[in-house]
Amino acid sequence: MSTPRLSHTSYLVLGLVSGLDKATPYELKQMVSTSLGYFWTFPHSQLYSEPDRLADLGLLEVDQEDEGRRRKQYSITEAGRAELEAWLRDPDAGRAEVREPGLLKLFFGELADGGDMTRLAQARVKLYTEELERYEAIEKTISDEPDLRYPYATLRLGIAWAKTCLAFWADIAERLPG
Amino acid sequence: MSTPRLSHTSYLVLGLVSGLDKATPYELKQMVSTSLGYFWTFPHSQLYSEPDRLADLGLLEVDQEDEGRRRKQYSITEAGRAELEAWLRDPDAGRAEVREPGLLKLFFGELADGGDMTRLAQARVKLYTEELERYEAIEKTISDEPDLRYPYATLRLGIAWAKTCLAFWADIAERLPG
DNA sequence: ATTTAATCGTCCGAATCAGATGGTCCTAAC
DNA sequence: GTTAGGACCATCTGATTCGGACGATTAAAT
Repeated sequence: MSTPRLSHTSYLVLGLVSGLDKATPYELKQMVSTSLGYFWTFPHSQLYSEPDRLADLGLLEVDQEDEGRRRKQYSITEAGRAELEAWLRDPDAGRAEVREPGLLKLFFGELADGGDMTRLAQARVKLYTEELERYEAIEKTISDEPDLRYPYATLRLGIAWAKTCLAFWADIAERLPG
Repeated sequence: MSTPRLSHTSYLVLGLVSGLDKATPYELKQMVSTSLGYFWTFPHSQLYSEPDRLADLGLLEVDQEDEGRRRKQYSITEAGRAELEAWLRDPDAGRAEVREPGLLKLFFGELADGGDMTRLAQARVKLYTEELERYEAIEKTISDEPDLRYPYATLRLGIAWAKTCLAFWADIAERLPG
């Protein structure tokens, strides 16, 4: 039984639904935007369409309100849980993609003039400083919830990443003219 | 004159062509795969189609061989250079996207069983160790080429990122059972 | 000459994306 | 107790991106 290739979004949805027991797409959206979504964005339209796809594949079950907003509640099926667990069990995972638009500019620094790259670096420092503050504020609220152990680990990498970038850009800003 | 929104790929192509003076899509592909491409992949089909789009917009010029492989050589136009420089001059740049498939699994660690996450972490440690070695090998070959100052900076962030991930996953591996 | 390997280019169906649009519900001001 | 505004929620669409199959050309090896 070869399921037609599931995407990262598929597993995200599967995992969230499984963790929440029952969830509407809107709730998924909320979940994502306050966790992983900080550095890995998922368009919300996907979070509405993907559950339906997974339901078609028999990995989720739908339960739709028949009045008003006609919300759809999704829950995971046996097959869905099996798929999710198989995925979690497999220690293989693709390579990371790191898309830092600022870095793309810096890569072409030779073609820029004057203090362009310095200003870029300064702007980035500001950006990452703020990002770091935001993350650290969140950290305070979840760091000792034992239930959130794994999401917390995720956040820690976010923080480490932000610190790395901050240091990198600060260094660039410092050693460049201007 | 509002150019119809250029993508990251557009600027990548613009920048590479500008830096190389003249380039074929194949050369762009080579360039990318030995630099930025290590952590920000661009499908090669884009590197073939994007130059044509940019040529349509008047930002590149094409010169096609009329025999054999009919290679297309692209070079940048005045308008192209202006567009590129305007982009470089603007210190604003979008937020970074960091897509670490391993992290997606870890996020759902609560749903996994036994040593799954430990094995994941170990696999990631291995992955990043190798990645780091590769980067550091490259570093040796370019670190004192003054022309490659900016690409080298890019590589340094790649290295820093790999080290951060390595430390993160090593820590996870260590504090987990198994 | 022939095979093999490396180089190079195009194409297409599928997945992804941003964002416009529109409906439903709650609340609190009147 | 109506109504206006804002928050909540859902769907759709056209454009872009994506991976990768496929095929052609050239260079190297036998």
